[in-house]
Amino acid sequence: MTLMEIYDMLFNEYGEQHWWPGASPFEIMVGAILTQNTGWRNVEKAILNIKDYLTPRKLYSLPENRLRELIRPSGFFNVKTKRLRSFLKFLIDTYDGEIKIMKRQSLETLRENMLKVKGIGEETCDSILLYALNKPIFVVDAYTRRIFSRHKVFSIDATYKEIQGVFMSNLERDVSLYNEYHALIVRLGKERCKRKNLLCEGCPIKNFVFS
DNA sequence: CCCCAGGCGTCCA
DNA sequence: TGGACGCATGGG
Repeated sequence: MTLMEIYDMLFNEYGEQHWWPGASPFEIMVGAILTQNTGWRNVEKAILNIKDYLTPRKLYSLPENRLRELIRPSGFFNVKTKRLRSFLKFLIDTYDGEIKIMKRQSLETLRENMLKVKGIGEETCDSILLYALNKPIFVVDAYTRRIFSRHKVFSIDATYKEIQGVFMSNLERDVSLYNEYHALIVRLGKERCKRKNLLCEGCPIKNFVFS
């Protein structure tokens, strides 16, 4: 069983996921920070609250306390206010707040730069690269680790880079494929793996053994 | 009442 | 350098 065959199976089961949900590149970046360990439902409420300020400068111009109240529904609002503002400052200082300028940089340079920003870890960074900037990098999240370690593709305590390497060295370097695959994994996780320490029930890949 | 969510930085061994 | 812990709202 190859990772591509798993993909085909998931796609046949669930179809197109249309990620990232209806959004401009900048909104995707904001959403990537707000969704850290948080349900997307809560993030949507926060994004709705800031819909009139969805440019780096407008959002950064909001007083910190005001921003904090607007993103409150997304949880962890104190840390997320700091993280959001540090990222906005980075966008403004480095790219003059222009996503177009940002997109000119290579994947490697962008990744290196973004990971220096407080509040941008590997998953958030890669989500921004893939979904906002359309760069070919595979996003690894808790579902990816949980589901595929259960199927012995890698150990539960493999590092982020190791897991990412498994996917990227076994799949074509394709933005659309990476986009859809990660979205399908999240869909599978939400649908079938409700509890952290239980095996998925009805998981469509449970009967397969990886080579 | 419980558990969980599309993580991250800090702290401490 | 790696594992525990705090962060917080909202849904099931």
